[in-house]
Amino acid sequence: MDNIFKKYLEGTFPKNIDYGVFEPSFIPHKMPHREKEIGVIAENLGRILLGGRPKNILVFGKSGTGKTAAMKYIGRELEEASRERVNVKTVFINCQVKDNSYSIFETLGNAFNGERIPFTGWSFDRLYATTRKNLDQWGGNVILVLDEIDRFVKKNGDDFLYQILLLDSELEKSRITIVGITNDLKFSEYLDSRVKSRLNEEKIVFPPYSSDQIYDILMDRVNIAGIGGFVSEGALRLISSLASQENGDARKAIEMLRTSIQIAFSSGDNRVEEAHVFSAKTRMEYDAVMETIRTLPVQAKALLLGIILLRESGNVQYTTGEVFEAYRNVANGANLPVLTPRRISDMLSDLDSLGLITAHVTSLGRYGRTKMIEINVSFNDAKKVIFEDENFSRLKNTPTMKQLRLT
DNA sequence: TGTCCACTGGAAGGGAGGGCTT
DNA sequence: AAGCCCTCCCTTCCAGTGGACA
Repeated sequence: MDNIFKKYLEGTFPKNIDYGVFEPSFIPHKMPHREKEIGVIAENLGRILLGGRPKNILVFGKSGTGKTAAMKYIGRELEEASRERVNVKTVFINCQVKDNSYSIFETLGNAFNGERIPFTGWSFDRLYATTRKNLDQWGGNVILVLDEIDRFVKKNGDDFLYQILLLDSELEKSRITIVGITNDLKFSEYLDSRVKSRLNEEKIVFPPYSSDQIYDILMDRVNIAGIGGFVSEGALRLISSLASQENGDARKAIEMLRTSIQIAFSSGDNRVEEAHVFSAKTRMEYDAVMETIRTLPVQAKALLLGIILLRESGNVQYTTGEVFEAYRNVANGANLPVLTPRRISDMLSDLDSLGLITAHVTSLGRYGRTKMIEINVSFNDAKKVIFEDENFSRLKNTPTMKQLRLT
């Protein structure tokens, strides 16, 4: 019998590709088609080297337009250029990960030597004072990059921005320049005027990449990885055009390229062709959805399972009331506490924003106002993932709504 | 034209769980 | 050990609402 790994060893495809080149964390030594934007930001931040004070910046652009990568690139270059002249440090905070003001101050304060701040437990006054002390002990220019700042502000308001501006004004030996990154062009509308004027000192927009520009970026990465001869032009063009249809998202394009290479490699083929790209696209979409379901809280899984069972038993669309009943049956069947309709209503909105369901508010006139709910994922695949969760093991053999009602 | 349904979604607050301080 | 602070998940309460129907 053939060795199951034989196919990986056949063919002339390079075996030791550096996949790191295709990771979002990889920052190249030049960023094609972003020279202008980088130039504007660098000119502003470059004032630090001349002893001046840069303006706070807001960077706008859809996802995958290179905002974050550009800021990492600029931060790296600036820290390098300032070495042995002035203290410069870039602190990156993804506001979707650090989604409360405590953890933003904690991250900022802990980026410098000094008293270590625990990730929870301190009063705000102490948190603020320690952050301030740590920054002043260090003494220098902090570039505070707040990635996805719009999500944070929409969730928590802009008080924390005011607090950071206040902190900056109270620092004696350090300074903070805020760089806010957002993909919402209307972001400034959410800001209070006292914050808006100080944050909005400079505005830079990163436009989406065109298909040709994405092609150049991909070509660049392929060359850095040293596999230029193993990726067909057709494959690169296809990825570029798919990505440009999706808001010119270069990050997705690079990820698709990496997946295509992996697929070509594991099939024992010698070149990445269009067919590999199509497989990569399908696999990526599927993986993303299933991973979303897998990481859902138990109650949300119960809710989703209820919707799936309803859908399997008949109509395409269901009202909140019907979905709640289905959920109640699932929760009872799985021995889970049954949450209130109010909570379920919020959870439906969450599933909607994750793209797993579509829920839109409709009025049925005399019969009330409700959300019409429709499922967007493959029932069988979703069920398989939900049943991986042992909370639902009891339900594995009661697959229909009808059977569930009997339990 | 007014009523009324079945909700929606905001606000407030309780309790658990994590951690720190005294 | 007791007390405090913070976030997260959830409940309770309730005013608001689009449109079919009488």
